[in-house]
Amino acid sequence: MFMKTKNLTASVSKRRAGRPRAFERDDALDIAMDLFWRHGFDATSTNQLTSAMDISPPSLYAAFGSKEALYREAIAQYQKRYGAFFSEPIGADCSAWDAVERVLLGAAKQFSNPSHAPGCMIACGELQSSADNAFLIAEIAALRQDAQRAIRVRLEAARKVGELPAVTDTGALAAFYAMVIQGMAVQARDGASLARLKRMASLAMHAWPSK
Amino acid sequence: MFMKTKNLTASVSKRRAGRPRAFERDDALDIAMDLFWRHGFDATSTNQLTSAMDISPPSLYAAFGSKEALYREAIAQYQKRYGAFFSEPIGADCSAWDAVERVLLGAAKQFSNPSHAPGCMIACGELQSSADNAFLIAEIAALRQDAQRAIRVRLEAARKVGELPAVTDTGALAAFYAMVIQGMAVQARDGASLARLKRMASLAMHAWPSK
DNA sequence: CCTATTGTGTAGTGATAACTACATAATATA
DNA sequence: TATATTATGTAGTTATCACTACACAATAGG
Repeated sequence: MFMKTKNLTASVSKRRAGRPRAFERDDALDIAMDLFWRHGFDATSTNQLTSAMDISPPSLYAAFGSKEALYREAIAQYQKRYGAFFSEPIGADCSAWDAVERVLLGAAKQFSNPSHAPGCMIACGELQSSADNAFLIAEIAALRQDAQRAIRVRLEAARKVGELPAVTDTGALAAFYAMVIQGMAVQARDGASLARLKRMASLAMHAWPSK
Repeated sequence: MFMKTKNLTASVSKRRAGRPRAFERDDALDIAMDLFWRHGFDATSTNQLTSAMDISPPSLYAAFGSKEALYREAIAQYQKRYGAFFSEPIGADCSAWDAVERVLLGAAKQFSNPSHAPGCMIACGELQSSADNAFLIAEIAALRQDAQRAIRVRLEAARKVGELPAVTDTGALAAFYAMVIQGMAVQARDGASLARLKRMASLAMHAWPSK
């Protein structure tokens, strides 16, 4: 007969054999995400991670495998928790102009939200890092490219239906708005206010091609 | 009687007593600048530095004092060698529009120039770093603020002489163009071409207030 | 109860971090 | 030549890095 237990993971998935984990994996991951977001991969030590997560090194390695694997999970957690400001509007059933404006205003709000680390974990992620982490650096750069590509796809669709002039270079325009998001992330990290970031978003919309 | 010697520093400054330095301080500094530019302060080890500079640790410490002091000198070297794309146009005797456009086009050229590291050492500098380097992080952020302030001063002067509408929020406009420079630096680091960056600069000029 | 399985806590591992002690080499000046 | 000064090369220092060996604790299923 199934019985409720104190097992922390019981509520999420079927209980496995063996001693149950003494901490919430997802909570620990949130803490790791916050540290990696603020300080990057290199500058976040396993000591800082285990201290902040309030677990011992063997627990960290048993649960996540390695520092690098933990970083990858933290990035995925970031996308899951904070990726909607981008993915939701860019795929929404609205005009491309509205979609891009919503992305930029969403970025302004999220990058300056004091309830979490400032800026964007991906936009500012691993821009300067050890050559040892070349693979990790390339992965984060690929995520930035993915976002830029998603903008381009949205713009290209808009161009095809006449929302944008037929001659529009959607690749260049997508790169411009990706650049704006990245610049806003740097500004947010330097303490730019919500109002300032919203104004930047508004000014960036002036680059939109006129028909 | 003064005689030419093999002393490397003799040509630059009056020879001091003691054994002469066996390497060109300025060349070594250029090498350190390149490493710090690419990988940041944390991810550049003294081992990498001494190897690349082809000197021993005691020589590095005798010449520069500490890794942190070397980083500061590398930043100063960067400003001296690569700061002109910004400081020259921003102080030039031309319209504010021309000044800002020249800064952005200069950034496009410099950030993508393959003869040195991509992007900007200051725009992308220490965005993610160890909490131990809080002082260093604040210094680089201050340099970004200095640049933004210089733009604002230039725009404010333009507003006063009627080059910009009297109602222009020059602080917000300066933040926008600083953001564009920072975003372009991220794009350059991710491999954006000169043509792409120039197009971004051109699109950013559309945010300029109409009279 | 037993066994298998999985997580935890203690206390480490070797590698590398930034940095330096010390003897010696090379110069300026007396 | 003698002394003071500065740089170099060898070979370290202590601290921290990412990570783990090992004994034991806590669970599932039989």
